[in-house]
Amino acid sequence: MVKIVSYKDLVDKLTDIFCEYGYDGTSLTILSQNTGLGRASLYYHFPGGKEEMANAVYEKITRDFTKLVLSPLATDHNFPTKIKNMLEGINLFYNNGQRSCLLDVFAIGSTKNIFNTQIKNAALYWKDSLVKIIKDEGIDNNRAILLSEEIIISIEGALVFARATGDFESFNRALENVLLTITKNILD
Amino acid sequence: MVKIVSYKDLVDKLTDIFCEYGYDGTSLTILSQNTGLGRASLYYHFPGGKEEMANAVYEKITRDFTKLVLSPLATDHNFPTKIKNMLEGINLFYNNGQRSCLLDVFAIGSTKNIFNTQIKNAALYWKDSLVKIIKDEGIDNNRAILLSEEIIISIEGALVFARATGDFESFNRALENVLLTITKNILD
DNA sequence: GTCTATACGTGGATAGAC
DNA sequence: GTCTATCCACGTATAGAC
Repeated sequence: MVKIVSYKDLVDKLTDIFCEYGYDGTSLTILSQNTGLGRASLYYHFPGGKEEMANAVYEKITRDFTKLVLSPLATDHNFPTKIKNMLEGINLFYNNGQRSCLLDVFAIGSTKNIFNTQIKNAALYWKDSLVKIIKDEGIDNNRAILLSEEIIISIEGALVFARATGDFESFNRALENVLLTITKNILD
Repeated sequence: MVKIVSYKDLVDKLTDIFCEYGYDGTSLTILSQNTGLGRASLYYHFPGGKEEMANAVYEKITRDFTKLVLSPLATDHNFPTKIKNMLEGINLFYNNGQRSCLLDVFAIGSTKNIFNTQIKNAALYWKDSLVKIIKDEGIDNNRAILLSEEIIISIEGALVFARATGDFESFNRALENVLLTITKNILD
């Protein structure tokens, strides 16, 4: 286990814990045991308790997603490079498909109503970013929307499938398939 | 609210509750309030408590999935009919994409280690069923595997996307898109 | 078959010493 | 900044009356 020596390490560890147990399934006992900090120490860092910890984790995830997945789409590179960089970002963000619970954790249970608006906005922003750059390639609006949805759906579905089956190779296959779909539909 | 007058009604109601709150987020108080039965009455029907209730729900879901999604693939109908019936079953099972948490509930938190083998087997069985009937259409093994994965991934991804965005129309679009993909790749 | 009452553990959270 | 000790609310589960 990586020893926790900074606030960043702590949030990283919290992310793993919430990811494994879910928000409601994560107790302060679990948090304490897995971080190596006593309950009171956790409250020193997060006076708001469990909810504040979840918030810190959510914000970290959002920053990572923006940096790794969204920002490549907003660069001045050419279209194929943007897509390639986004897919590499996806692979990093989801750790080759092995870290698929990042959103599920906050989309289910007590946290559902707290985060669903933010999750919705993130998903729609991702979609709009794709629509925009696909239209720039000369594709009409309706087809751009369908293609953008197809890309996101394939990625999210691949995560679900990989986790369900334990076959994480399928995640890489699916990402390659996404690239192929884009190539066939846009660059040809 | 539908009044509970039978064991089946009770399991249906439990399904809704677990779906809304997640397994760990569902307390006996919530179960009691939402079913209209006292705690002790719930224990009368399910001596094993919450875990036994979750088991009953899981078994119900498995039966429904088998009946609606898997069994159409094992009929003597022609290929397009099998696929069409499966997609209709998907629509019923997931209530037009609005009931997307059925598996997530058991794939996260305390129930994860209890059900993950069964979820895995169900996913692989679904995939194998698709591979089989696609190969019967004259597609070679590798392409049949890729196509089968693509079909399942698109469906599961569409559920995630529809829930995240709240745009349930996208689920129907995605199902139509699946049908289109199959048509283009197999029937042409 | 459903209820009220109750037992007992674990949950989240805080006070105060070091 | 971390700990021990402690609080109270809520969790699951059961006993026994109706």
